[in-house]
Amino acid sequence: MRLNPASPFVEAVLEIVEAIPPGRVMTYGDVAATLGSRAARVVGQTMAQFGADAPWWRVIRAGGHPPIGHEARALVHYRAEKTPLKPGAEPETGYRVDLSRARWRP
DNA sequence: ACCTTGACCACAA
DNA sequence: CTTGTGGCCAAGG
Repeated sequence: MRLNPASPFVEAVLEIVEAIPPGRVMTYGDVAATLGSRAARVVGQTMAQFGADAPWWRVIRAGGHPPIGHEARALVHYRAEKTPLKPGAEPETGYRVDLSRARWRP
């Protein structure tokens, strides 16, 4: 589906994402909740379509997993800005962000 | 109005 | 770890 780029929801999502500090993250659900919504999926759709110019890697899933299909590119950023990752294997086995330390709330 | 499609979420088995 | 279920919400057919 295609979201309306001028939609206030889309505008608000991008505004919140751009306010996330380096080394910190929010979940899709967190972003929705900040807007008083539970539309985590719509946040995902928003990032997929309009997130290219935003720090999209700072928005992850509730389990600490980076966005599907962008794991490798996200890892580059996490290492660069020292985002806390879950101890253990980070390579092919998959990695996770340590939400307990990296989660950011506005 | 109903159905389907998602960078989703929570919880159970 | 994997499925399955039910919930969420915008957009399009």
